[in-house]
Amino acid sequence: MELLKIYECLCDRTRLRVLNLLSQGPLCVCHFQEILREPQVKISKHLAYLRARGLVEVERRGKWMIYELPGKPSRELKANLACLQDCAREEGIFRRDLERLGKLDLTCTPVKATSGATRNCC
Amino acid sequence: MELLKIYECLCDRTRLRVLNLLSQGPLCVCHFQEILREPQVKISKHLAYLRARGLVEVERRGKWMIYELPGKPSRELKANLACLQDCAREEGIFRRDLERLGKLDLTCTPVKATSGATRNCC
DNA sequence: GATACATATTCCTTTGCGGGAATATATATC
DNA sequence: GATATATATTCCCGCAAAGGAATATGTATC
Repeated sequence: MELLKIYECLCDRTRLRVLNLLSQGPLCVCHFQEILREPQVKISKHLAYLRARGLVEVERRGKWMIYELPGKPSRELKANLACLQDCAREEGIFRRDLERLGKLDLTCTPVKATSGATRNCC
Repeated sequence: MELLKIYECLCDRTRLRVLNLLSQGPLCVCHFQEILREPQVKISKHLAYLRARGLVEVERRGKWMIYELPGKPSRELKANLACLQDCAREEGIFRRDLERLGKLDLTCTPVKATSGATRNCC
């Protein structure tokens, strides 16, 4: 993977937030919307951008699209994602995103759950 | 230093090449021109871009402007420059730049040299 | 098959950036 | 001070990308 392409993906705030969240595990679009508090079209387009360049992978689960980091990242990508994760810890916006993600996961019920769950995408 | 600003500086090929060269030490504009083989205006403008965002520092020496990486880089910048330097080793264009830099340094005579030097900027 | 939900895509506008030609500025040399 | 050299800046153009409204697509449910 070409180094420049990686940095082109990293030079937008929304995409940085997305990748920071994905460092914790897969996520669906609706959760990105909740955590980032950005309109659906914005999230979708940045995810498409990242996908077209191989920074994320997608898998459909029912109505939901689950995004995650590549299973076999290149050396350069792995290094840069690690660097991002490390640096993001020191910036408020990224920390807040991770906090919101943590709270969300507590109320997030898996697919096999019986009832009462507001979401069951991931 | 804001993380996004760093990545905005890294998302252009010319700037990546400049920063990769600077990881070896200070350089003047004319040397960038020779190594990168790009027009002067292009080099100057990217250096101005990097300077405005604190990624490089400048010092005038006679007719020449000597650019170098910040003396006291932030934690994020240091981490990302190290990552870049590491990854750049695996990409042809950056390796070739470093090779040209090495050859150049051999013929580059310091300021105190007596005569015959084609350059004495750095 | 009609409806609701989750997500993607299209169309449009605006903006910032990269590139180059020309010009300006600063310094050294004569 | 005239000239040459090194570098910066201005002006212009073209393009890609970001953002949003509206619409399309795919899936589950009834």
